[in-house]
Amino acid sequence: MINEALLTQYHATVVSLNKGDVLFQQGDSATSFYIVKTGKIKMSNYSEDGREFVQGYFTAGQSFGEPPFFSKGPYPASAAATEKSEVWKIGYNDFLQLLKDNFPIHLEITKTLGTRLVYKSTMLSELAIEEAEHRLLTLIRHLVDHEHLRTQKQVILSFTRQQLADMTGLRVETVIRSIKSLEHKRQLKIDNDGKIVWSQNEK
Amino acid sequence: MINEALLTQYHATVVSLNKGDVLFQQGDSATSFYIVKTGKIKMSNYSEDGREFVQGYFTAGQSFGEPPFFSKGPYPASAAATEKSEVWKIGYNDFLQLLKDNFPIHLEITKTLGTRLVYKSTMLSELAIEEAEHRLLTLIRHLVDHEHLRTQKQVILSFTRQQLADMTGLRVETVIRSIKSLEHKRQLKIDNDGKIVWSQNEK
DNA sequence: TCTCCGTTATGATATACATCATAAACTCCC
DNA sequence: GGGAGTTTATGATGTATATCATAACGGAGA
Repeated sequence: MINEALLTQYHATVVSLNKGDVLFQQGDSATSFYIVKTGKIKMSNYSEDGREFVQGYFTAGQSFGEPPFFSKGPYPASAAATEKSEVWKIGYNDFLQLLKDNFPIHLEITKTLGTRLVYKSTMLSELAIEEAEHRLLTLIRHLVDHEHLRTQKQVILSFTRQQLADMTGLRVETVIRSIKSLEHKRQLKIDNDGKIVWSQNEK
Repeated sequence: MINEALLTQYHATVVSLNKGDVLFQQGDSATSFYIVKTGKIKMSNYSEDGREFVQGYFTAGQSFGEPPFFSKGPYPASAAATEKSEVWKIGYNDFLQLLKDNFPIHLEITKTLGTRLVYKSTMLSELAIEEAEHRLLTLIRHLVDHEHLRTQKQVILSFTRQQLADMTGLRVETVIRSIKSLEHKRQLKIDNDGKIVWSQNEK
């Protein structure tokens, strides 16, 4: 995460968003780079008949929208706030200068892109050749490792079945049925509130 | 593309591969960074029952295997030569030093990762929410823009239907039928040799 | 020249998941 | 504190694509 003094020094500004506000739309030309200051941003695609696919959720400290920013193309997905949020916004030339002046930050960005590329490649192959339950297990493993502080050896997932559906290209009924089936097979647990519980030993 | 003198200066070595040779396997820890010198490398995933998903093909000048190299994890896919090839191989610390000393190259790498991330995001959303014909059109548009020298306004695709299937998670029969259907709808053409022809005006 | 294998092709059948319908429990908020 | 929307749930039915079978054609190698 880049410190705020540095962001200000390179002319970054803060954009405030209310729940539901759209920051940019798929197809808009990517002229800015964003970092979440507070709140939560959802990046997603929509098919012509309204189906949604969620590329990811971004919270405090995470950057998003970089890929087309660097490659100077249009955004491949839309971004909207899922709750009241603030995001840092910084322009292309300013950001390039920042990177040029700060190798460690540039490297940090490069690593972030690398990590994200690994995730996309993994999910892409899952969607292409694996079936529902396998896809869900892979996604859940990723969420546990990257989105949750993995403090104890039991992690209670904060994602709803609908959100898992939106991130795997499945329908919510299929996720519900698959999660049940995985519980029967003892691949995961479901607690009293219906929340999905992941244990360390589940590989 | 990074010039060869520089690669040598930072202790890069050349690895020779015959057709079919495997450079690394999915799950191997990513300790090196690669750039194709000659030939062609295929990166792909395999499901337990042997289905293949092709993440991409890489030819002279293109780098591959960077994502987990930067994020210090295992390769998310396997790499093999599809023809006699040579690749540059460079270690982690050497490459980091190279990047530190050469901002333009570091920026180049960052841009490459960005471009690739846009492609992965696009295909991911296609596999998640679009049907076969739409997926194929999106893939073909990408291949025409990125893999082919787009000299004239007619581009003859050099990919077979099997290769398109492997890159979209479809079966070859489905690709054959979908391509025919797209031809009927005048979204693309098929020449006398069965090759797929893309015209500039097809948006 | 013959054989083998990859490629394109097409029809018949199977299936995983989507879709549609309905409902109960829970949470939000006006 | 009561209606509205979200979440989990389950059964019945539909469908896009996979799977299986078969075949013609062309190119590569022996």
